[in-house]
Amino acid sequence: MFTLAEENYLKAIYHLEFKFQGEVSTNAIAEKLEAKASSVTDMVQKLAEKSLVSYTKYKGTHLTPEGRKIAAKVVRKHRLWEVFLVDKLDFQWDEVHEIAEQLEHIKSDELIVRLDKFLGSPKFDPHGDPIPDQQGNIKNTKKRLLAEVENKQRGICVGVKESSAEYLRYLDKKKIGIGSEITVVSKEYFDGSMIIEVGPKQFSISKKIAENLYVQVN
Amino acid sequence: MFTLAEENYLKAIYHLEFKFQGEVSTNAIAEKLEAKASSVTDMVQKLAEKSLVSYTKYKGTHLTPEGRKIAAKVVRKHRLWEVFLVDKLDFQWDEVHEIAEQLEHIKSDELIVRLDKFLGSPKFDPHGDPIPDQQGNIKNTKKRLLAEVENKQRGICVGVKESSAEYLRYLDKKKIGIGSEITVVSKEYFDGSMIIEVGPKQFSISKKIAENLYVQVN
DNA sequence: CCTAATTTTTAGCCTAGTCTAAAAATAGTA
DNA sequence: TACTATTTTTAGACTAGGCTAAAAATTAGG
Repeated sequence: MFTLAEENYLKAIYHLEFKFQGEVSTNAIAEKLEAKASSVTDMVQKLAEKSLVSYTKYKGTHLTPEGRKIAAKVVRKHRLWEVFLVDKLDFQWDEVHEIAEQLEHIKSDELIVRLDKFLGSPKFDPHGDPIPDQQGNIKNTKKRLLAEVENKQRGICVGVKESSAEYLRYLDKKKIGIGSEITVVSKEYFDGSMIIEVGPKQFSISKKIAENLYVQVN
Repeated sequence: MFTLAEENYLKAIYHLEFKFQGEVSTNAIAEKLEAKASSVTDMVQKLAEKSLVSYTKYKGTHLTPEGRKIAAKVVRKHRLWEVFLVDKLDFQWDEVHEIAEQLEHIKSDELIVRLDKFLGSPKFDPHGDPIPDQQGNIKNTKKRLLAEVENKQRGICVGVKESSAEYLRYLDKKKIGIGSEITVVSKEYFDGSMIIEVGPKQFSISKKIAENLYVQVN
């Protein structure tokens, strides 16, 4: 098993590798974890000892397959718990991160399996980020703003950009939530508004609404 | 906020005070936590510094009101999570302790409030132990074995003693679960069996069944 | 291509929490 | 009561994980 600190380092490196598509610098990790560079050097050397990262002095760090597997599992847990907090406990989309940061470290494989099932095996968290599967694989089709979706295309709602109470209430009223299928019926280029179809209904939404909703298009 | 170790010490002392009704010895704490007595001395001295316990050398330790409040909160969280694991994730009653040991340390007051509500504000955990309320108060009517309940008395099922899969399946078939109202209709002193009423039905149960079911009688 | 700025590493120190071994206090018993 | 056994505490050491300050390597600019 791994310590809390180890898991947090692996997760940070995982996110940074994804962001920069390559080696991760000591300073980048330090900034992400709000720690000093010297502490990071220390820890990545320990992780390298354990073959969880590969590390060359002054050159940077990246995850080994083993390290990546562990990191992906932590991310999977984080995102599943976020779904739980929002779907089951009615937290709002922007209130759950801190709690999920704690829950992601709970150790029990059986728990993850059952939680996943209980939540209906969601594929995206409330922020629209994809949930890695048991093997750590992640859907790499990217989420995009509804405003960027072309005419006649269909997407699945995977999250919001802004998450004010008013905005969430609006979505609620329109029966738009995580997993909703949204089809763009027509776009008005004059003001950026669009007519969309959600379930059996069609209605118009403003540019502002469309620019704050993330969807997944295949 | 308190560290994991601090919370575990407070919880251990809480349980031991309850068990022995008074001062708690260093060795008792050490045994409970599977630690060495010297480590315990160290920690209770630190807790005493923080006014969470009162401690006199060689005389033992007990919780201050402040320490008791924290301990009760940890116990509340532990037991609420156990209910979650059993009721929502379909774990069995004897599989949940280890996971709840981890979940009890998640820090978020809002989370406890919402979890409690989500679970329907249960008063007992799956082992039949009472769940302290927000103030840390605990129902102090004790659970007892169904076998010990007198004739014509009514109790609420609060847990099991043994929890083999077969036993739990039996209870399930008879529609006996946490919260079920059970009335003792008559007792057969010859073999210890009894006729009980659960919901609309009356039926006979053996001594063995009655000796493995905990109920709460007011 | 050489110096200055930046990044990274090393060295040494600190705290929390644990341990072992030995000393001190308490309890039990002849 | 006095001696022994047990319990508890102290002293000193260790590990994980962090920090500061200084040294070393790398990168950037003239």
